[in-house]
Amino acid sequence: MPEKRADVCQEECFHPEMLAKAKKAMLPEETLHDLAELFKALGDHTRVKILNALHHSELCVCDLTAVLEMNQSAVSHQLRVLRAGKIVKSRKEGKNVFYSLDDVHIQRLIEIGSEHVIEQVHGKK
Amino acid sequence: MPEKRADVCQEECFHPEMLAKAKKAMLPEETLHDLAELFKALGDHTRVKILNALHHSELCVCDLTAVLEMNQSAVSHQLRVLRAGKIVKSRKEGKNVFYSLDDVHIQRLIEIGSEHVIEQVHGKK
DNA sequence: TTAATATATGTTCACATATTCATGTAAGTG
DNA sequence: CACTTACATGAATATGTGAACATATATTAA
Repeated sequence: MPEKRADVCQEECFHPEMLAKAKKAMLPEETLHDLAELFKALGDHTRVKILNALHHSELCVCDLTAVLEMNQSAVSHQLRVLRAGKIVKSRKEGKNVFYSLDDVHIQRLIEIGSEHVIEQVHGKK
Repeated sequence: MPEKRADVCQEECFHPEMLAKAKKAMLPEETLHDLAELFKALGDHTRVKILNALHHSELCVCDLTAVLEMNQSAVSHQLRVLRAGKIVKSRKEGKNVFYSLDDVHIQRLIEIGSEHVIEQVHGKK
């Protein structure tokens, strides 16, 4: 009885040409890693809400706790993640720290992502 | 001795106007939730790699295991997450299942995300 | 039917991570 | 100076999650 329970199909699959092309077009490992980290940092309810709040203007931590209705500690922790991921930038003014979106890419990501989920919900076939 | 260790600043913060504006412009809870789920589904090294591989053409599971150099089980599990998140779609043909990106939004998200991390790495000030 | 191939799924485990509570720090005020 | 305010951070805990392994399903072939 044969036990060739292979994880990967053994012949060269069905599209060796497309496979080779896909392999060639892959972004470098480092870029893919950073990209995954970026999306991971965006992939949290609290952080998405923060970014949505910052969409139109900068806000201080205090403002954000009010918008999110969460305690200041939780907000600060998530802001740290966003800062580390270069997704928001901060500006100190007196006792306050103002946060804003890092650049236009982040804005676009939020916008396109929203479009996508809204279309999904509307049952676009 | 006073113990008013408040989590949230008690006065109406410093930007009641901007705060009100930000609150008003917030996307609905459900959209934010879905958006976080979307980014969470994108926020994994293996899944980003899958999406990158699918960027130019559809591929079957077998092809993907070859590109990713991972076992079939791991790939299938991640494909399930992507399917559930409406990020990829599948098409069955005989014994094979071909996967492709769900729509142009996903393509754009990958592209813009890549631009962002590549700019970061190049030390753009 | 039996066997083989391509893919999906259930389970377990090690590890990551979000929240809460407590405390630390820095800047302003009296 | 002491005190308050705004924010950051460390620790503990509970929950989520990716990978590996085993197994199930579906399609085709013999």
